[in-house]
Amino acid sequence: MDQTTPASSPMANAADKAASISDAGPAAPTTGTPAFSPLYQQIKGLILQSLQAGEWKPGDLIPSELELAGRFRVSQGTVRKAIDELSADNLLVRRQGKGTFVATHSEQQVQYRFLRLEPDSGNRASQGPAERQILDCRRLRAPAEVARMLGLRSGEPVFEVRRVLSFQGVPTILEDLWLPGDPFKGLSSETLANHQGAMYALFESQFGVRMVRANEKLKAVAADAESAQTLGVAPGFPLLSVERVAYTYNDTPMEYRRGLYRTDHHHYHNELS
Amino acid sequence: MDQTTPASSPMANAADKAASISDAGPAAPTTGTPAFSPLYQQIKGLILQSLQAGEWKPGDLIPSELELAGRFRVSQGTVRKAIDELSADNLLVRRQGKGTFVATHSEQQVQYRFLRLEPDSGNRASQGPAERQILDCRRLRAPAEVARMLGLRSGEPVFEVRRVLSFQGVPTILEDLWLPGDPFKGLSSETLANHQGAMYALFESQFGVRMVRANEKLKAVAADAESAQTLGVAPGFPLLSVERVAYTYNDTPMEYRRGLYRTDHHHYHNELS
DNA sequence: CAGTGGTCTAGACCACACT
DNA sequence: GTGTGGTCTAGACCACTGC
Repeated sequence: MDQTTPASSPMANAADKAASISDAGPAAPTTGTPAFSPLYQQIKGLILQSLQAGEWKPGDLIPSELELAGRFRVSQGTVRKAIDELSADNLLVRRQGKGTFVATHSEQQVQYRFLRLEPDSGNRASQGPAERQILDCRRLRAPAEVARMLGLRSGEPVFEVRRVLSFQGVPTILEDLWLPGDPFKGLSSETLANHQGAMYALFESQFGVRMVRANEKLKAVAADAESAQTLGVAPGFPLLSVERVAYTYNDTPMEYRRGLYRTDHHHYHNELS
Repeated sequence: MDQTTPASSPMANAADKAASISDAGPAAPTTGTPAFSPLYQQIKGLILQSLQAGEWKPGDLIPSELELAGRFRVSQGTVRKAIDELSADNLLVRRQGKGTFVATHSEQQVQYRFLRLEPDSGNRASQGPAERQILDCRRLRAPAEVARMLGLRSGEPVFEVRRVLSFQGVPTILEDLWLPGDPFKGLSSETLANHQGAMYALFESQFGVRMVRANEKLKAVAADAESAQTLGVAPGFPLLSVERVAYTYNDTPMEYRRGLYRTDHHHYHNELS
């Protein structure tokens, strides 16, 4: 970043840098919308790139604000604002006195960040940990709908996993999920079965895939014969259907999931604001 | 706020003010946890008080940051951080060049902020506006569960409303809702029926009650005979049960609502992060 | 043009964690 | 004590809105 004159005022300096990142020409914005982007947004983008590139892995301590400020040639306040937003997006976690860390699904604290099913009485702690059972895991060519949801071409290899989650011995969730074959090369029933804790923690540690956000579509459906048997309910029993697409950095879809939840002793919790 | 010496350094000054707001005594914190609260949090609290007191009503322009900074004797940056958080909580809306406004449910933009049901194909705009039908509105003594949810004593007066929402002529949502009698004095079927737009907009304009956040519990249930007839489905048809408690400023519960959603052509949308 | 929110900087001090 | 993030201030300039 060329700095000709050390700048008379702070902002003139900052404007130079912003221009040097977004624009190429010396001046004269020809576009109707000059696409002005604040410096801190550009810094945010640079940090995001490092996260995507795996320069800092989940759980890692990233450089201090002052160090990043030096690296990017901006003030600490600007780095702070960038980290503020990344922290609000759950990509980074700040800990006063210690530093800023890359968020991870492995912390006990956020083990079930994406599982919104809760017992009607008591809390998650009181019902004990979920019991996981892998029913199936196979590699196959993506059916049309799965391919569409994962942004793949029909027929590209994917992994298909079927599993059951039970609480206090009661089978409660039956899920099918599909993962793109390339990033998850080597996935097997054994890998899944041998792992304790949330599945997304395994994806992080074994495949370097961090799920960042997800969209869900919920419907009420009647249990078919097979699902009913697996979940221990009568056919036709009302089940909560949860269809999820989960994304990693960059809004790349990395998982398509279809779940059937028993809601006779649990409910799906949601907070609106 | 007493300021003896104009302060040698900025922060010493700020610390004085913080102490003058939270503490009463001159010094010597006796409690084990001094309950340190940042200045901007205190400012946030003061702004919140003005909102609760109705000093600024939904849609109103509030004083500029500079003016508030002067009023509270803090810097603009501190007011800014307070407003940042209130804005993130959807209590205020900033508009560059114009000012900061009290958020409202009346804007077309956020008409359906709390309604998460979406058509399976197309979007909300394509299906046209919801058709609202009030089936019943009566004043009665709160049943035990309703009282519990609203933080009232059993038997205190509440309003009970039953309504149906239809999309493109298809009855899709059947809802019962309960409102505390005192704040909603004068509510009637006519009031509700004559109003166009979201119900929460009516609550704002007619009763000065602004809903700020809500918790929902979702379950899949089978339609009983009455619900089935109203919604035009067969008894036993799977419906999405949505139980909601909505809160105004101050986390005071102001509405308890139970809805049954048809999800054969719609789904409940949720974003996880 | 003035007024508003939005961005950026520089520097000070506080609260917290480790050593 | 040192280093980290957290808070606060003061001042400058940018981008947008409306007179």
